[in-house]
Amino acid sequence: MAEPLDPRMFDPVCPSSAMPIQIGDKWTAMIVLCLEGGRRRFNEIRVPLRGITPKVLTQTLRAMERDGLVTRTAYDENPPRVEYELTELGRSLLTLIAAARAWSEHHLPALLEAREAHGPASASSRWSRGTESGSPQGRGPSFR
Amino acid sequence: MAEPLDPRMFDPVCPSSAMPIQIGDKWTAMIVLCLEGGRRRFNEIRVPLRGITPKVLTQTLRAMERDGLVTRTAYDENPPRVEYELTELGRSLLTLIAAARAWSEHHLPALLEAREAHGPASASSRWSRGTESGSPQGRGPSFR
DNA sequence: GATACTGGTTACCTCAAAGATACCGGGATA
DNA sequence: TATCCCGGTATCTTTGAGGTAACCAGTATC
Repeated sequence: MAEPLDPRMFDPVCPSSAMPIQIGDKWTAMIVLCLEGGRRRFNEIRVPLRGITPKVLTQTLRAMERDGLVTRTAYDENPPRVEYELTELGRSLLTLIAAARAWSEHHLPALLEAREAHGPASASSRWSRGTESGSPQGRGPSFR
Repeated sequence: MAEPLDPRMFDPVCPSSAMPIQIGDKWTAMIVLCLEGGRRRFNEIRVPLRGITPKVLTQTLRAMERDGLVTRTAYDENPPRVEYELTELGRSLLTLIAAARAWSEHHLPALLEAREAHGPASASSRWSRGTESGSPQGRGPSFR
């Protein structure tokens, strides 16, 4: 819990960019993984989620709080300090995420291979990035 | 395989409308479930997926075919006949879908309860429908 | 001749999620 | 006085999945 989050925790070049599995909205699963090791502060979570804007992080966390997946604790200090922590319910998503990762590990290569074999030119729709730029947009990095 | 698909296979009022899990795009998981029992024809699949337009079904099936999840077999008959069947890879998604359903069964009530308790008025964003109409739009029916 | 059937295709539109950018309050620190 | 820090807000723009509606080929049937 004390250790800082690895900025490379989610690899933007990771093949699971193409993974056909999504938990919650775009960032939810990654946030759950960020909080797996214990409570984290707002800007702490932003680090591995490179590119997430504060607006989007706020609204995702608010939705997760509303759904009982995380708790938000604001300390009346200065500068302000807010900590987010997984609830039991949020923690229950970890097994599901693990299942998704397991599927990915076993079957994603086959999917990617099929995609490449089927239409090398037209394969640039849907889950893969349209352009060949490595910019962290598109569907964004998924959990690996 | 011979039995027709149940039009009520996917309940539009099903609580998993709010389920935070998605496999592929909006319809992929439901199509996988439609094909679980064997090969099916285009218009056969449309029945339980009430409201899906041929355009969207076509593009979803094409994407699934490209990714090696289904095979498409067109018979040179008249009127035309086309059959879709799960591949081994597509079939491998069934365990993942089962995991998602299991999570739903165990934890979705708690999520819904938290959502209702937290902001009865503001609960109309994200995974729930914006309007209160029962129209089959929004995130659409998920698998139950 | 008109209609139906199957499995689509095409053009157009809508709407919500997400991103870009800028700004804020208020105490601590220089 | 000025700047930094933290945890956000406010506003605008983009984007792309998905929906609506119309049309198609080719045969068969009414």
